[in-house]
Amino acid sequence: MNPDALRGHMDALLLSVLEREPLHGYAIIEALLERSGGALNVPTGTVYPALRRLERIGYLSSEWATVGGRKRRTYRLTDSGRKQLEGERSAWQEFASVIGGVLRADAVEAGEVSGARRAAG
Amino acid sequence: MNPDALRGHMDALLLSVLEREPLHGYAIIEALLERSGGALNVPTGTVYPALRRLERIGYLSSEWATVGGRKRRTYRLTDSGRKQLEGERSAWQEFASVIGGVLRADAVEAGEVSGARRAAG
DNA sequence: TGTCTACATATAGACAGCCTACATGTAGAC
DNA sequence: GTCTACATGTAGGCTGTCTATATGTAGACA
Repeated sequence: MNPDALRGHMDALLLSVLEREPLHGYAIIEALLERSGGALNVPTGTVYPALRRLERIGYLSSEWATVGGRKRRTYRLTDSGRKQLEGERSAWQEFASVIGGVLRADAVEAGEVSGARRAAG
Repeated sequence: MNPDALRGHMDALLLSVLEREPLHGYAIIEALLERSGGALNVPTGTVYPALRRLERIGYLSSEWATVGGRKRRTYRLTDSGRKQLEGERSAWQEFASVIGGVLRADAVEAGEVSGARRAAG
C-alpha cells in the first residue's frame, strides 16, 4: 500500500475504529491490521502523532490506564468526533466515486461496461 | 474535495485521461473537470509539475505544437505509462476496497449490510 | 543471570507531493 | 485599451506520513 495514498484518509480510519469502543494506540494499530485483512500496517510513528492531533482538534479525548503493569492511553470519540466521522464517511464516498469514475471512464471504452454507474446529476 | 486526499492518486488520474488520446496540460485539467462532473478542479501548479515528473519517470512523452498562435506541449502515454496505468487501476481498486471496508466495518453494526462486497483473497 | 519477544508510547527529522501565488505571453471580443 | 480565455511554468510553503530511535514493563526461555 503506497503510503502517500493514505494521506488525508488516516483521520477517517482512526475515528472509524474508535466508533465501536475506546481503544489505546497499540490496539488501534492491531484493529486496523485485522479489519483490513492485513493490508493496513500503520507504523506507530504515524498513529501516535495522528491521535494527538485528533485530540487537540477535539475529535478524541484520552485518559491513562494501567493494565498488567503497562500504561495505556485510551482514546474515545467525542461528540464532535462522532459528527466528524459522519462527514469523513460521506467525504470518502464522494471521493471514491469521483476517482473511481475518472479511472473507469477510459477503461469502459475497451468494451468492459459491466456494472458501470454514474453519479446522478 | 480535500486536497490531501488526492495525494498519491494524481498519477492515476493523469495517466487515465491520457489513455484515450494525447492532450496538453490545459486540456487535461478541463478533461478532469468534465469527467468528474465538476468535482475535480486541479490547479495548474499541481498539473504541470506532475506531468513533468511523469515524463521524467518515463510514463509520458511530450512534444510542442502551435495551434492558433498558441504553444502547447502535448503529452502522450508511453508503453511504460500504459503498463503503469494498469497497475494504478488495480492499486486503486485495492485501496478503495480496503479503506471502504474499514470505514464500513463499524457502520455495518447499525444493521445496514446492503451490498457489502469482499475482495477475493 | 541474560536475552529475546510482545506490549506500549513517544519524538525528531526526512521526504514528497499538492497548493498558493506569481510571472509570462497570445488571441479575440468589445 | 481592457478584459477574458487560452496556455505554460516556477518558487516556496505546508503538512501529514514515514523511518529511525529512545524508553520502559512483562513474561518466556536457556
